[in-house]
Amino acid sequence: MASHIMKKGAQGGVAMEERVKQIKQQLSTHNYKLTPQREATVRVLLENEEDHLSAEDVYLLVKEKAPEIGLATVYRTLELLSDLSIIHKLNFGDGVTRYEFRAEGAEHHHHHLICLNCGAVDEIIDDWLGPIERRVEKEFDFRIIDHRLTFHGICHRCKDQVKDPEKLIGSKVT
Amino acid sequence: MASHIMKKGAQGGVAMEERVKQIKQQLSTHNYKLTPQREATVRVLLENEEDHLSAEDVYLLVKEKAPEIGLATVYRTLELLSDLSIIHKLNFGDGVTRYEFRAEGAEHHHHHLICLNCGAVDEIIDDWLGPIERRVEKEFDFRIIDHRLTFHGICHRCKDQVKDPEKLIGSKVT
DNA sequence: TTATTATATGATATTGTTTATAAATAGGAT
DNA sequence: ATCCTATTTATAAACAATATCATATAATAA
Ligand SMILES: [Zn+2]
Ligand SMILES: [Zn+2]
Ligand SMILES: [Zn+2]
Ligand SMILES: [Zn+2]
Repeated sequence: MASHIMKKGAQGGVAMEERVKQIKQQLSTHNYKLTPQREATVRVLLENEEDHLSAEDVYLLVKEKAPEIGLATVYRTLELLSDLSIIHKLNFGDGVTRYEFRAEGAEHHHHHLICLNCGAVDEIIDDWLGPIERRVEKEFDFRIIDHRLTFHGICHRCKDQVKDPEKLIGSKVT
Repeated sequence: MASHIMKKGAQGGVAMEERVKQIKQQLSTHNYKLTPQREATVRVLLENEEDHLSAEDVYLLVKEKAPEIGLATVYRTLELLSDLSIIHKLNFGDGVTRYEFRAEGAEHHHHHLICLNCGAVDEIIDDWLGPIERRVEKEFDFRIIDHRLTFHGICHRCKDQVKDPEKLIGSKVT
């Protein structure tokens, strides 16, 4: 990493090219090609890695690079990348599926902090569930492959402007 | 509890009536009435407490008691109960919102174990996240109101018939 | 009581997201 | 060139969920 200040998704051209090449390899391994449309989609995802984009978001961004692309192709590409676990699908309860890259080498998904006041989605990169997972595997005889952990509450930016946090708990899908 | 063998949702009439009355009170507190349609819906939810029913599931079950009820009313009732945190909405990645009662007095939601092979949803009633929550609140200055924790893997019933668990990880929405 | 208002319901239409279909296109292999 | 398969585009369809609106029910006032 060139600098600790550098934003996650704003990496320079070299790292970008390397990651595109890596994804091309992953597709190739499963007999899929990195078509121009797929590459444009992948680049949009890489360039906005810190966000959690919906298919529509991706579609609009890809159209800037490749105006002729169809929405269905974006959906298919996201599904393909998802099948290969290059990205994964997330649901934050707002009615649309969102997508994010799987950190390279990460066995498990990271955790999310969702602010019920402003809607911000912050992340916990470290996996803190180790002890709990071992307990689950033992007590429930359940072989864990992945997990999702989300905390709903008030983020540090909103804490002063929220008087009654409990009132925010509502009918969100989670 | 009358017996440790008794199924959670199959409680006798007394407990049922008590819980209906309690929900009536909760609605009343917020100036809502327990109409016949709402009561029929609540009873279906109570009678199937161990399941995670979709709106359509609830609709079909309620129609057996109250054939004249409309789907929209079921949706409206589920939304209302959800707003009051009497039930909450869940998303298990199968495209439909599911609903379950909040255990009386439970501050937090319980955890789910989802089998990637058979789709079974088992539950961890205890809340094991206490230490992690304190760490999140401290390190991220995040006021936690609720959480969702789901483990995806292979349940004890399927463990013998699944050869390569990692292959099951796919493109589910979570 | 009757009139008036607010709330709730049922039937249906509409929305919005996602998937399925069919025809067109692009590369490779023969 | 022809064939073959994968991919794409545009469009239609599926689906859950919500909005609309006329009707019905319940609470309130006169
Ligand atoms: Zn916030
Ligand atoms: Zn994330
Ligand atoms: Zn199973
Ligand atoms: Zn549950």
